[in-house]
Amino acid sequence: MKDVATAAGVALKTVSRVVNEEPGVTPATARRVLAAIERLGYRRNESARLLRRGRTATIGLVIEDVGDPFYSGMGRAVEQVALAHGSLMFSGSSGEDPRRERDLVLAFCARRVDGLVIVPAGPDHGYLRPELDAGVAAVFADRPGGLDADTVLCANSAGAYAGVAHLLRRGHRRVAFLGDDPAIFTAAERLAGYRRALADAGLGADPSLVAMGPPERAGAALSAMLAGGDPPTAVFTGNSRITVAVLRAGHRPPLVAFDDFELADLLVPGVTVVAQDPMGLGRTAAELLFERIAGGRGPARRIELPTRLVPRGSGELPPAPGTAGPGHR
Amino acid sequence: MKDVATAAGVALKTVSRVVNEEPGVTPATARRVLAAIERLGYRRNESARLLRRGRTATIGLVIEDVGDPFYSGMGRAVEQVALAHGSLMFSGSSGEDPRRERDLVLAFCARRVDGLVIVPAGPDHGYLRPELDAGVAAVFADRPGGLDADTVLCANSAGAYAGVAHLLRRGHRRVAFLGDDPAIFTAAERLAGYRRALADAGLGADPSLVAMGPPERAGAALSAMLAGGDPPTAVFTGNSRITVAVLRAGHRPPLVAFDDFELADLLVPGVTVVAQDPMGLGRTAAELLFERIAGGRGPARRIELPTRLVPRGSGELPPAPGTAGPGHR
DNA sequence: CGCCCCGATGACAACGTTGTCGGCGAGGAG
DNA sequence: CTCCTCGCCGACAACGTTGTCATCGGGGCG
Repeated sequence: MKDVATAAGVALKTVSRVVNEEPGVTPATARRVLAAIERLGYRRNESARLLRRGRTATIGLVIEDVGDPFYSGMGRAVEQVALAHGSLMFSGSSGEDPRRERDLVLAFCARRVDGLVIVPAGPDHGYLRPELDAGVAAVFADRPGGLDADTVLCANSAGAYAGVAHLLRRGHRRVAFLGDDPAIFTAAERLAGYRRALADAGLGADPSLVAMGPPERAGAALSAMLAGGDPPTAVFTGNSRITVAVLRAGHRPPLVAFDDFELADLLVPGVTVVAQDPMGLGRTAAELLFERIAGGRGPARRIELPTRLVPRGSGELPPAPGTAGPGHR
Repeated sequence: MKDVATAAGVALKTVSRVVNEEPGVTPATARRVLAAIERLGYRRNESARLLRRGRTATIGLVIEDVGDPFYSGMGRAVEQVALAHGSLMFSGSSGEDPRRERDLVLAFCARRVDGLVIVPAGPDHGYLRPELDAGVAAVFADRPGGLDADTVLCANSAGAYAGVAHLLRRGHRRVAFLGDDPAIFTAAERLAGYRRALADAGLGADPSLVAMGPPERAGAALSAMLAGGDPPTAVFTGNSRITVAVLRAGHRPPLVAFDDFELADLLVPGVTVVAQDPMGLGRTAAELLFERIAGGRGPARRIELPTRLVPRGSGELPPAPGTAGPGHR
């Protein structure tokens, strides 16, 4: 900018005025400055500008895995909203590691991002407190953080309830639940929805029909259940990785899966899913964030986005005749 | 930092020394400073630091769609390499729009990123010239840019050749090619590989077996070919979106698809693919980039990553008896 | 004709760091 | 005892901007 000023024979400040389209510059002067800018290939140093102004027009996104379709869809939505607000987006993956999440968030804060969208990897966000007090905005997405900040969730419990109820309406009385580690918020919520659906249908909860754990064990868990004395007639899977694990293991039971996935419609039978809305999640979280960045006060909000049941065949199968012997109800 | 200095009763510079772990500070002083830092919850302003030092420890990633599994896998690999080099990553989607790509890149450059990994949306990157001259490093990934910079590609032509040859070995003589707009580099390359495979097998190129265009038209295009007088007995699809479009249209021809996709193994029959290596693409591109950022000189390099043929069933089907009447060869 | 006002421009400080250099005090050597 | 050296520390400028205020000149009005 100094060079431009020299080249155009004006003061630094005048160049600044031209670049920022501030009023009070003669068209003739402005033309001279613009010509010099063009000639020198000058581009304003945004970092310096933002250092001076105090706003960085940058947000940070911390998700579990940039490569996971669910989260990357979310990221895309966040990016779109950021774009609309003239902000750029840092992004990083926590890989479910709370320490890595913390490091990323702090690195973003050190860059003085205006705000953060975080998919919490761990339950404890005490490290965020000083940052929030320092004026950084933060929104938790997909799972609640350990802090009283705006939060956007999917209707995990209600969605699982709807999915299980869908199976019950088809006459199933023994529905297995295959979920992830219950330490994960969404897994626990979905399990709760499953239990509520059974209870509301007047069915007792049979612990032998519930298997919680890492997806790679889901296939074997289901095999064991099916080989047992009183097998399930239908299955509800708690997330896509588990769904895929079950399918890869060769099982094609009557099935409703939580979370939609690419090509679910092309399998035979098509997989009935309780679809979440990753783009909606990202969009909503980013919108809340920018409200806060714009100065929005008030108590933390908690928004639950509805899920949508998408029947595709696997969830509409009746109990296989003979699988559930008489005497069950 | 000023506050910390005051609180600890030392000069600004001493705090800076402590924060940067520079030598020449008495342990006692350092302790006092660290205590003050802790008490005030001070965190170094990275932007200001980097403004002074000239390096931002930041790279920019411009891909076609953050939400596309192929590109987001690539992004994850880039992120990992960036992390290993202590850098953060801006990311943005161009959505195949050259103008948006340009805006993103220039926004990143205005933030003075050290380098860029770009999946080119358009053929012209003249706008990058001044930035490169200004010292920004850039690597093109997946497609070449219109500029002499490091480039990492998949073996598009060789991969397509291998996929088509695979079908020819099974006895197919009329293989259709369904590809994307030939203005897209990868589409054109794959078409070339297809043609080369046919030629090397002594088969003439039948234009009626080639359909290039947007994925949403691929299903109809194949339907038309199959309804024609001399239909193909096998199909080669040029990318995953086209593959999925064909499958959604209900076709299950003998098929080899360029680019792997989630659940390809679970369809019936499993889809034989020519798998690319998105993580390898991202990793390699990022590694080249950081070499340049570290000062690596020398001419632009062009690396082609090999593809891998993954047989899953659909590509091993023989010609359906009767589809290719006698008289063809 | 003189004064005042206003529009255009410029000088300077500040944002939060780090690089450079100089001062100051202690300890060792002559 | 004096001088030199060396280790610790601080003052100041600089990075590239923008905000604040001063300056300068011209035109309108009394």
